[in-house]
Amino acid sequence: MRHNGRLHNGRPRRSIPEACVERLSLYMRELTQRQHQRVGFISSRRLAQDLGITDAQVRRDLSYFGQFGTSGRGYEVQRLRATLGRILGIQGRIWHVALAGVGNLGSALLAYQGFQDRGFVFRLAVDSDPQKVGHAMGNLTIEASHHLSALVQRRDIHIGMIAVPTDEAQAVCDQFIEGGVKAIVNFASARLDVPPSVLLRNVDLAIELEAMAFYLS
Amino acid sequence: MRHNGRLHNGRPRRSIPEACVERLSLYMRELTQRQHQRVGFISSRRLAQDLGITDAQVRRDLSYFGQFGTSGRGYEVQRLRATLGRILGIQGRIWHVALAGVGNLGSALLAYQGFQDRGFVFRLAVDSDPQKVGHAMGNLTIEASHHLSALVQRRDIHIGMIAVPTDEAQAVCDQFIEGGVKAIVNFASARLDVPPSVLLRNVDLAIELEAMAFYLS
DNA sequence: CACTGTGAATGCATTCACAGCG
DNA sequence: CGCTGTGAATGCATTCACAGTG
Repeated sequence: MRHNGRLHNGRPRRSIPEACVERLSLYMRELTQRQHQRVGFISSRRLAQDLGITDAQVRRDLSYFGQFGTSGRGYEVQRLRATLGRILGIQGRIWHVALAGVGNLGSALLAYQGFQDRGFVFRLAVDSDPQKVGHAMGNLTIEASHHLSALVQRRDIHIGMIAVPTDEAQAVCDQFIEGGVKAIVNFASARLDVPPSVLLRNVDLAIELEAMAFYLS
Repeated sequence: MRHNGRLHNGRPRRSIPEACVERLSLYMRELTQRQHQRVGFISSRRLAQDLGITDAQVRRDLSYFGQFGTSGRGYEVQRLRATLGRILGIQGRIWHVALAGVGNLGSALLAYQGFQDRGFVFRLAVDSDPQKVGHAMGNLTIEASHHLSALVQRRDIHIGMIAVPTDEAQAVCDQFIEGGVKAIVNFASARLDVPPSVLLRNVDLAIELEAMAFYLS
């Protein structure tokens, strides 16, 4: 990421593999599904099978955070799910998100239900196009990107998402940082400069496709 | 991804690190920019600095594919760019892409200029919503997803992109495979089953955010 | 018995460090 | 010189394999 798409300013935080953290989300999703099916316990083997990884991997991943399993039975679905939610920081926590750039991609991000479900709430959407300013998007009104940093600060934004054209990306990024965001997700295919205290994640669709083309040819 | 977002059915192809392949795209982008600036040669140090990685990494990555540098001078920008383009399979090659699901995200994908620039051309877009069928999107008309596999086959599609709701994803995936696609990029947060001969890449935005929340909290 | 949790072993990826070249 | 290309060393991540437990 990662893709590309991979974490940039990787804080150590007790030497937990980055890949493990990403899998935590997958475990969450699977456990949620199992919980709906009223499954009480699940073994590492079963969980692994559903996710297409090995059972040893599941046990190792979970062991980084403690001992949640019962010998001979597996993991208690409900309890493990709650625990992972807390570990991931999405349990009982609301993250304030700002979006810069309300084009097609930006609109898709605003509309994406998966974010709300996990406690990520858009509190600000800006666009440099005066045509778009004032339009409603969901429960938000698109605002001008003038004084972006002030808006970010006033709305107490934690995470900034950048979905603007490449050449505007760094400027938006700087404003986000000035406004005090702690993390940035960048969808523009620009290399962004951020201080080490700010988490940066790049998501680049073209890189996904190009990597694929390599393996295809 | 890879994010998750990571390659799934990783063919070996001479043991080149997957991470290296993803960086190839970054090198390409940087070289293209340098070429426009009329830069003749560039050193691994310079290239690395621009991309935020080490110079040893750059040299190692390139060395997997051959020896392109000149001692004391660095790499010839134009030649290296052409070579990498060939290696990535995007030089003089057109990839046919189909999109399933023309919601916000699907529309963003269709509109994304970066794909066209790199030789990825949408030749088919389908949606299960009859309201949308018949509407024009760029130079494409949205079609019904009935007989998707036949459409895929007839249009000689290489790569399928899935941007439909989670519960429709596997069905679309099966149709793509039946139609003969060689690779699938999945934007739905569903675990897809594919035969080992088909390349699968998952891009999951929620995972990106959740990983970030972990490091934030 | 069916499972977990984890040292030890393996397998990747990155970085070091330097010989060798233009 | 300044720079590449690459063995050797290090550092991560995954898997093996099994002692230990309810």
